[in-house]
Amino acid sequence: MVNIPLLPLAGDEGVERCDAARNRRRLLEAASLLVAERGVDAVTMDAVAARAGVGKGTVFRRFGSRAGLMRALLDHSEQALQQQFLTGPPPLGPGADPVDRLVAFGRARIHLVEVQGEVLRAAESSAEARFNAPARAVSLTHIEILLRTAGVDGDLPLLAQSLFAPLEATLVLHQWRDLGYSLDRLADGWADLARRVVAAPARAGRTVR
Amino acid sequence: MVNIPLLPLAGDEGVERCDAARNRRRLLEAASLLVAERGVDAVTMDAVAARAGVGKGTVFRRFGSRAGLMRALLDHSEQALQQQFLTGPPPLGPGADPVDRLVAFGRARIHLVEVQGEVLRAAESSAEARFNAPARAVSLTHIEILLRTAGVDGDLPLLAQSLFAPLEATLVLHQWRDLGYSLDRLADGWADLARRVVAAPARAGRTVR
DNA sequence: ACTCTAAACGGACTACGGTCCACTTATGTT
DNA sequence: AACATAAGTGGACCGTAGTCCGTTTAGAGT
Repeated sequence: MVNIPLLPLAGDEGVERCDAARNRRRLLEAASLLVAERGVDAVTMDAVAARAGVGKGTVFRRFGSRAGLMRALLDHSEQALQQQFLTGPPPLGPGADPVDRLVAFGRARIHLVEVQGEVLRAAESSAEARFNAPARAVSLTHIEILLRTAGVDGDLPLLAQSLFAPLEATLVLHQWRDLGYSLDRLADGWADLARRVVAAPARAGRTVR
Repeated sequence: MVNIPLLPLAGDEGVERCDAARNRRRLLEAASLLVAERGVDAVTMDAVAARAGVGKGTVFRRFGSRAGLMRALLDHSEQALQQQFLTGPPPLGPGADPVDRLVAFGRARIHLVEVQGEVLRAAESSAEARFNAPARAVSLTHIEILLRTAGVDGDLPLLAQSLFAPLEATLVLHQWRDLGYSLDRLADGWADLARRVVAAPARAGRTVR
């Protein structure tokens, strides 16, 4: 008896065939070994494919693009961070003052570049990959909620984006490596910015044309 | 009588040979025609070279990279904007209240994407080109000075960078095109951010570790 | 076991950015 | 006019991201 197996079954997330899953694991392992051994630049799609013993087409089928592969490589630490600020202990997690949580969030993100810098940068190349990353959406919502909880009013979604912009890995990396700003300085600076935003009253309304 | 022609003569800016200058003009014209006719994506280095009737090597010699070529393409409007906020009439130029100037600056930059969007984005690809653009340095200094004039204290260079980050063309383009935020909304949002920063007292010092 | 089909695969192929270097030319000197 | 030389030139060449499509295979139905 057939139970209409062809229906889309919305949100069904399509289970991956087991050979596909196996190849995904192989590819991620290959990529992460390559990063460890020879740096991010050595992670070419050909190299990863060869190392994993699959064809290049497979790499693209699984990850869509180089940036997608990098994002997958980050997935673990991204999820860990999300866990921390969604359900972990204060000051990152629930329970602490929202402003403290905000500050801790910024600090955590900035310090991520110390260990994941190059991969983060590679994951951000291409506007496509950069703005569609699920991690981005989660972070934006998180910031927005913290702002609201802290009693900030105004155009919160946009404010969240503006606060998130200085945390972009490529920028942080530039400030740290090229400009010589320490990560602590960056974190303090962002904390200052966040506190200013929270402290000041909203200024809604049009500006002079 | 030889007057030591081989000395570096620091800051001498090396005059361009006239055939070189001619080719630069040809290349820029070719590039700008290509943008007009077939969009930014059609501006490949090969296409520009062919259209200008020069070799590809010449394009790279003149502009260094695709991003460099795009930057050169923007040069005119960038300089115009700089003129406006450095020496033009208020509220952009000197004379107005620093906060008003700041707001006007943000608004002007955001509205730049309406006409130059794609080219701006292309000019920002590659961290190298993005952070070394002279236009960036000028803007950062401008913001920093306005903040100082407005009596803001704190880590001003860093604060300037943080305020500049949300103005990045790629981000603005995303918010406008993909997210559907109007440019006016973006400008108002940025103005709000800037005013909050100015209004709030500095919060120097370390945050909790 | 056999069949069927959607999914997965792989690697040749394309297009583009960027490099390299042997060759040409503008320009100032004698 | 002849020369010297730094600057400029062009296009073959390379590596890489991403596409395409003919072939293979997992796994569900019978």
